Amino acid sequence: MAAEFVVDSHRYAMRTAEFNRESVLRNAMQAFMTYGYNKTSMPKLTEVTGLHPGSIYCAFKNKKGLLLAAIEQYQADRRAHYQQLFENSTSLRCALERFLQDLTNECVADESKKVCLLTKTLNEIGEQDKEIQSALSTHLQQFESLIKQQFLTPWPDSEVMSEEAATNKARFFIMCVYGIRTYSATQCNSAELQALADQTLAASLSP
Amino acid sequence: MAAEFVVDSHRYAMRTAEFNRESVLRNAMQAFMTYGYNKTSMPKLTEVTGLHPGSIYCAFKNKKGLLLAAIEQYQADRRAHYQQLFENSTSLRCALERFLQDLTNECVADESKKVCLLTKTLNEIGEQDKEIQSALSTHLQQFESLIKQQFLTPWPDSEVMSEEAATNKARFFIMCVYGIRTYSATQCNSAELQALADQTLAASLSP
DNA sequence: CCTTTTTTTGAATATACATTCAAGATATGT
DNA sequence: ACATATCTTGAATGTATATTCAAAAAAAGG
Repeated sequence: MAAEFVVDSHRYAMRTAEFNRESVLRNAMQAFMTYGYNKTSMPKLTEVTGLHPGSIYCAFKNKKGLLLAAIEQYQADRRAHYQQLFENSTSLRCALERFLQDLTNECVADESKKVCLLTKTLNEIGEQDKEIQSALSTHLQQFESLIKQQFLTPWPDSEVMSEEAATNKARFFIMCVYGIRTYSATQCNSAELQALADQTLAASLSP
Repeated sequence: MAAEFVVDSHRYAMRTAEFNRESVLRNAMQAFMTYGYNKTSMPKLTEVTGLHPGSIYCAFKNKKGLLLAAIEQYQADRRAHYQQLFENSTSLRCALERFLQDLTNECVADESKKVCLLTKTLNEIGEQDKEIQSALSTHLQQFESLIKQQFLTPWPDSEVMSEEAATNKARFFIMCVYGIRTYSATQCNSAELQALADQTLAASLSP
């Protein structure tokens, strides 16, 4: 954040912000996931981020700006998480299995882990704010692309797949992921979620 | 709502409420589906129901009471809708096809039609209110039962299915329905939704 | 038409909230 | 140590909101 300014041939360096941006955004995102956007009040956000209202408005413009920044951070974190998850996969089945195992683990964990910031926010305020809606749609499509790449990867011992087939299969898979997340909001029985994941895997691998 | 009271051996009849309860609840439910619970303000509710604040508080106790009553009405309406939809089905495939066709039609319709009041409310405030959460979970499980009955129905030309198999298949089917609804919040392309419905049908019918 | 109690009315209340702002604190180059 | 602009602070502001309440209107049997 450091920048320069010059006055009367004197160069001064601007003061840099004190807080850790990533840490602030991760705390804010957790609050948004736990309570939802509307029920995460500014007092709550000052509490969890450790920033005073003025600092939040200085750094992120307003509450919505903080949400958008938290969404970006969420996306970056998730992308890194999945790239690590998919590393050294040996087959399509292996990659999808890892993804689903990770998903069901999250769904039986605490409230902030079992929800997806993107779909939760889309559900709550997507219709009311086109800027947020388009940011969320873009990010969700990136996840779909990530899955599509797994279907298109030329794994040993598997046939190649057409671009269109991969698009369809990735879309269906992501749809199932949305479904499992929603289902876990009503019933978070581990065995039931496992059964749903198994059926999702079978349906996604069948030709 | 008519009741009796007696004073000095004179019998009086209580005044009956003027508004149409079902109509009020359907208007309220549509507002909740369009804007979500938090963003449906009391001024908005007085506008769409035609009732003044005092009347709402007299009839439903408070805003949450109105939501709970709207949820009951939604459930009753939906149950009737699906019973009609399933009438005269000739096969499991036929019944599920009708359900999915109805679903995709709703998903490309206007905002209040494409969402499910139960899942939307669960997503938004389920975690914050155990009474609402349990009402929603109960209702959602009733829908799952409705689908399970279709799997258990002894259709001509189809094998019987175990209770457990029907439970699993109904759960997976409902999970897909949740997924399609969430997916349609990002992309409401009719062809894509149709493709997802087709894959859901195929996965649900495969043994 | 009178009596009684409920429903209806809508202004008033109290609270919660997002946002602003001006004063004070801090970092950095000279 | 000084100068400068930014960051930080947190109380103040204005708005939006759910809820209450007391007065007025209405229903219905006598």
